[in-house]
Amino acid sequence: MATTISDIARLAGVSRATVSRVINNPEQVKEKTRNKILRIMEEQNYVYNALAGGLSKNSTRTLGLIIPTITNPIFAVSTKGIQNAAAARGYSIILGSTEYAEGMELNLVRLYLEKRVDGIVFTGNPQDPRTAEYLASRQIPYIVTWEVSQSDRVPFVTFNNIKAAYQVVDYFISMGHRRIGMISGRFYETGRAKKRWEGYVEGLKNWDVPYDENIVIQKEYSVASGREAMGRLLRDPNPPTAVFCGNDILAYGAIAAAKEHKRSIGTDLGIIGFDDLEMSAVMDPPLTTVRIPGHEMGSMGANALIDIIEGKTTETVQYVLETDLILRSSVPKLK
Amino acid sequence: MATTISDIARLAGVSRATVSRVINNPEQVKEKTRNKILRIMEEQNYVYNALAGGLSKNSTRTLGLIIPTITNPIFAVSTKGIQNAAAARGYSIILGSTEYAEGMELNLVRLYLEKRVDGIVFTGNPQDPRTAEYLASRQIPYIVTWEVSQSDRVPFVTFNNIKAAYQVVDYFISMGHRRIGMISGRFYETGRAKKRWEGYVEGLKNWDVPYDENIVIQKEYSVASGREAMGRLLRDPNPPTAVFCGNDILAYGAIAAAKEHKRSIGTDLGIIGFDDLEMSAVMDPPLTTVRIPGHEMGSMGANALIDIIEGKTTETVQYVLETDLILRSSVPKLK
DNA sequence: TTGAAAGCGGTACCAG
DNA sequence: CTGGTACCGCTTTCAA
Repeated sequence: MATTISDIARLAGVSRATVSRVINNPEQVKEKTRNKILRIMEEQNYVYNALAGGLSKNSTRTLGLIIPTITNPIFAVSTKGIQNAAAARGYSIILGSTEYAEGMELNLVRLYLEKRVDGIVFTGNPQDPRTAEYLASRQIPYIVTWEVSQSDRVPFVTFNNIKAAYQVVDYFISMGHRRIGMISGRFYETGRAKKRWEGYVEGLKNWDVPYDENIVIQKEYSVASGREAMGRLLRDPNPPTAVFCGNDILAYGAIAAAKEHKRSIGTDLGIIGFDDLEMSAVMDPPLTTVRIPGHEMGSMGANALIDIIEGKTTETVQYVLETDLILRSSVPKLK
Repeated sequence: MATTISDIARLAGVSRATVSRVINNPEQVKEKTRNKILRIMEEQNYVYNALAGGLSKNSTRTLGLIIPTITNPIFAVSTKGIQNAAAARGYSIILGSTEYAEGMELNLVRLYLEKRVDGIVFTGNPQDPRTAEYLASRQIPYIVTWEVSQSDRVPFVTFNNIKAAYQVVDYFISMGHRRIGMISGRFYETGRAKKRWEGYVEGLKNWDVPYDENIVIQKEYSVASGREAMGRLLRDPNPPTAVFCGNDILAYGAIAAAKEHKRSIGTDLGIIGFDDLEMSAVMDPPLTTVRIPGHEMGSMGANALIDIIEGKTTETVQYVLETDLILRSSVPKLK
């Protein structure tokens, strides 16, 4: 059986309270006693029981994460941001992925509440209306990343999805493109997919370019989808000269498809992605894409959440971080 | 305050034991009583307290993960495998990354023991000797993935790193290459980096190709490292015609560098990677690489570990999964 | 089928 | 600076 503070106390000839003190407030214990206890803990291979501690302290120093999927590197990056920030403040994280599946979100929230996480970091707004309701009825701090939260009582740290997409269109136009397609994520899967589309639409409108639904395709975020969608666009009677992809993964597939169709990206076809994954710089041609502050969003989100948990702040943070259009070589200048 | 089983019990006019039973063994409770309790739990927004439960049951249904870094997609994939398998059996996971930093591993293990995870999944063997010692003194099941464990008491699920690397060299040779370089991960960071190098050395030896340390470079696993290393190889007075990269990330960098040096991969220079990340198929040229069973390793590892935890087996699993050399277009045939 | 009560391993308040 | 002792919320015999 594992040794407990009672064992240590007995062995040291002190009370459990004293042992507990050397764990939590060592300076409150006389040095001699403390050292003796420390030594015995060492000898006995004592390991603190965080379950018991958490039960009495009513705190677990654990954050629950909800992300779509860990295999998209952009979420890996923001997860890392969260993890780094959390670790620096003595928190650990439980990882949960929805895989864009309905119902998973609520399951994860339930699980986290049972495990008594101190707070939850959402990627995007809760999708399921029952989640919001559930969250509201139980007291548990949470923060939304990647999107503006739906309620102004809910803190968020995001970037401007609409504006970023708008800038993409703007750039295409400045390069002489007028026939601009879009391969988008599914609107019902993430709110931000829709936002990016809105930015795209706004951009077109601003330059009086007619919107054509035939060259806007909604697909799940995957290389295969990007490939398929691009194939379809290229077979259009009036194919686009430029394509905005809702994320870099889609763009990778689009690039592959374009090559299969013997199109020369950066020469007679323009492609822009979103996320700026590490690999995008080594694509051929190097992919022009929107760099988003994935890591910062994660770390700032985690820090803000922990501030709330620890009562270090009462204000509802609303951070909007900057994005950058990283110009590389995947967009040709049309005459 | 959150409602507890005591509240529910009082409201339902039963004892806490009965409430506990409807949670854990519903069939033991008379239907009428059960339904009443269920209804009240619903009304009161009751949420089970897993801390308290875990404390008495001495089980948390949680697995601790130790991976190098979540931003390498191959670890994301195996993490997903672990997560899927774990979730299917009612377990959740705590994620910990070492970022290849010394000391982190032991910290994570300590943390996991405090949190009373039911088991730990290691990526590779524990690097720190103190970790092994620590693990030995406390009772906690764990499993090693990605490598053969060092003790035959420790279960593992892996693939043959040596053989996979050997096959890479074999293929290079079959394509007419005799001057084969390697960009490897650091031996002191992971045991498998060394194993792959061993396979490489064996392969050379088998074909009587002299080993030349000038064209073997150890670097951290990153795109930048791959780029830099390839640059160095290409500047060698007698540069290699083929380069084996310890993983796909390094290969991406190597590809980029080769292009900067105006070399034509797949025509006058061969590159092979390791991992077969999703992006590798859309590289230009599509990257020939070793496909490893990342997802399966994760899921099989998790399942085997849970079997141990639940006492469903007493044997120490030792799985060695298959790898495949995926032939694409990054290796030219030399005359 | 149900209840009483002794844990599980800590924390924290009140005394001294 | 230290001890005594009620909790924290749930599980699990043992009896009834």
